[in-house]
Amino acid sequence: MIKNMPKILVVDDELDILEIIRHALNKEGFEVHIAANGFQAIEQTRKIKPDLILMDVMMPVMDGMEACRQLKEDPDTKNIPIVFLTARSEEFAELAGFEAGADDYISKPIRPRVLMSRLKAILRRRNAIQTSSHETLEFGDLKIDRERFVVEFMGKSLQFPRKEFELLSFLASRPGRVFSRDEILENVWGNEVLVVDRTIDVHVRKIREKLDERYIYTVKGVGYKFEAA
Amino acid sequence: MIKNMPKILVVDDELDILEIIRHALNKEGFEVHIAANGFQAIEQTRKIKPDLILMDVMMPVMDGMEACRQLKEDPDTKNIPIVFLTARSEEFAELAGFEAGADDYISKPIRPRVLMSRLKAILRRRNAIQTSSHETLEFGDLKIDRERFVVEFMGKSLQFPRKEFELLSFLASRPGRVFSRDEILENVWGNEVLVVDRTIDVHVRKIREKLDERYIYTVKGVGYKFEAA
DNA sequence: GTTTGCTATTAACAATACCTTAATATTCAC
DNA sequence: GTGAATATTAAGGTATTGTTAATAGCAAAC
Repeated sequence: MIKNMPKILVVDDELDILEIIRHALNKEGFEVHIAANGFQAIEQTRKIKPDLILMDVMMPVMDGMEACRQLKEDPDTKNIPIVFLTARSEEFAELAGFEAGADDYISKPIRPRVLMSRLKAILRRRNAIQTSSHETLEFGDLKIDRERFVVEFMGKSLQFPRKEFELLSFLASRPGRVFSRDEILENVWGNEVLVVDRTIDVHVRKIREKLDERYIYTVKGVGYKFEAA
Repeated sequence: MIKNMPKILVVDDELDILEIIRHALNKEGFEVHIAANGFQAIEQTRKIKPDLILMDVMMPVMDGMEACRQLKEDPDTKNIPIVFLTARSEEFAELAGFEAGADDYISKPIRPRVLMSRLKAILRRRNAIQTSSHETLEFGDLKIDRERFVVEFMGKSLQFPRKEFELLSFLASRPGRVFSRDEILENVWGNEVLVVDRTIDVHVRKIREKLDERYIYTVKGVGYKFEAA
């Protein structure tokens, strides 16, 4: 493989599940390492410094929760995101997992697409965290404060409804870049959306109204884009 | 003109289920094709090149798992997403499907709304992931910005209609190379669109008008080419 | 618990930019 | 010159987007 693909450590005591996940992740181009319990997981983590750990909660020798706690205590490993695999509706496990410092959890049975998109989302977020998606965007007389969820336009402070804010914020995060409605749905509404894509148009209309018909432009047949000029 | 709706191949040995799904998908505007077993599924896939395959796991002659494996081995079909239909809590089937390269699964009984949202999510992802050739092309005083869908010519920023932009962008992606009208139709319009090839001439005319009669040249009896000089 | 107000979504219709075609003119190669 | 290929123009139909209004959901306030 040419590129430095993300290293993922998969931890599970069931060998067949381990193999299946390993195989699937491999196919997506990840560099996969494995461990069979929490103890091994910690050992491996110290050794190979994975970019992400995907770990079953229930395991012999040392369960995922405990392993997670220990990894989050060590300054060398505390920043490695940990995703838990939990049996269906182990709600308690999920809550306790967050307590222990988990970054996300995925409930079994595992759905390939969901697994991939979660992992990629977390890795992406980590890479982007330096540029901090909470930063304030400024374009002349428009200021999008993603921390306070406030838009300032021509000196006035405007309170945008959530969806409008997220849509504007998303488009403005890549000024000029045209996004198709599909891309917008993916990024603003999230996976498995239950909305018709014309919904976007209505939100766009409302944003335009507030921003004086500026900033958001239609590229017919393609999508929308944000342009400051 | 009929819009190019996504083609979906539905594979199930139970005819009534097949019919129900077919009907539901049709209503959403999908172009639906059917097959009754894994063997037919592979045949059909090669023939019609569906955008997505929705397949039962349990079937006579050749089950879904095996069909999936074979389709994922063929370079021509390996990128077609496959969604499995599984009986409730066939956890093993789900895992095995994962390994066979399935993209998602849906457990019976089927809920139309869930089915739709899953299928659309997968198709959407495919549309969005097409980051193909978003790079900007530059030739002296002409700049084709495929990210912004904007053409800059002699300092001015021009907003091209979609077809014109795609045509220019296509020709400019291989400067100097002459493309026949058939090749152009194939690449810009897509392989199953029925438009008279004189249509290209009209678009060429409009592009030439905007670009001062430069850049696009006729090679009589052959086709068109883009040339920067 | 009910009311109130705001938000998100959808549907229906209107407006328009775009694509395509057909008809006619022009060019080019022989 | 002649015929085939291409250029040009205008007009129609269509797809895409704009816009409004109605509905449903939800949370805060009473």
